[in-house]
Amino acid sequence: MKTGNIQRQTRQRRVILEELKRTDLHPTAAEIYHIVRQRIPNISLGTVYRNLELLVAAGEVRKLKVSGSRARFDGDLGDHHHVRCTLCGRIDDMKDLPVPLAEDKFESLTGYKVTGFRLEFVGICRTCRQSRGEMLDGISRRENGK
Amino acid sequence: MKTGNIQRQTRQRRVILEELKRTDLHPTAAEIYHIVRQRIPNISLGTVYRNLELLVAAGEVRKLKVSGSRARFDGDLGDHHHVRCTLCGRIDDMKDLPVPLAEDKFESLTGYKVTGFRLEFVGICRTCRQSRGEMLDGISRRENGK
DNA sequence: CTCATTGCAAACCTTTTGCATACGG
DNA sequence: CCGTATGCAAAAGGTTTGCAATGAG
Repeated sequence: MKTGNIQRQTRQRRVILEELKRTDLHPTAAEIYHIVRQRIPNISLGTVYRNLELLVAAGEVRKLKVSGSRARFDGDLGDHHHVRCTLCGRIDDMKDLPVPLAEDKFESLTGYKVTGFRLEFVGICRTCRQSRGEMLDGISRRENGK
Repeated sequence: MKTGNIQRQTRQRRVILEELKRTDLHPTAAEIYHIVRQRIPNISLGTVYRNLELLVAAGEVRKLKVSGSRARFDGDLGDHHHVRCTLCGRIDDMKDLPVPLAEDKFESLTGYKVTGFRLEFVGICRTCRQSRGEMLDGISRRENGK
């Protein structure tokens, strides 16, 4: 497989995962770097990025690319969605969403003044399903930034 | 207002908008640049970025930041959602979505093998609503990449 | 021992910006 | 004319990668 799988259990990797599980702040890679540095002062940013990528590939954390220019990471694998602030970029969890939800109720429930939502389906398009192969790996990695 | 409004009608701006309205391929800024260069060979990439930002601010086009590392732009302002291919990154339109939609029907309808979806609400969080002001502008611009 | 993983720094890619020039109104 | 908008090129993020050294199994 192209996306290198996790082979060894390193301290760096374990601490990154631990800290990601411990928070619900959906930190960016740089934020995770700063958090982890309190426990492993000489860890490098590149290592954080590499491990985040591996953890995402291994399905242990989720990558939220939906926000601003920086990706955010979520250690909570449970079924939930997110609210994003268009001003400061923070992301909060939306768990157990009552489906037909009035706007004012949403507001009192979450503190958010909701201005809209985004629904995006993800999957594999016809072309990619038909032409699987080496060629696609490169494109995939480029496009998904994995 | 912080986000500079459109003041003049330039050829560059008009052509960018025209080409964006003409396609449903959700092109990236670089792709728009290449398309527009066929009509304005000496247009610069910076101009494309600046105009896209203005057009988004003016509400004439939409910016889709949901995909990979590159933003994509949508000249269709109608109410619709998107399907994204996790392999190649392409985005297709999801118009008139039949709400309770069986997975296999979705597949035959769109060509996509759907692997999931993302629901993200956007709005303004409590903190930002309480503390509006100059300070936030900077954060906002940074976070949203506007 | 071996090879995946790390730290470091340089490279990369997309997007933004400073500045002198051009041009729309 | 005046000031917005452009082209160019350099800078600015954020993320990725090459390489020698390290350390997990």
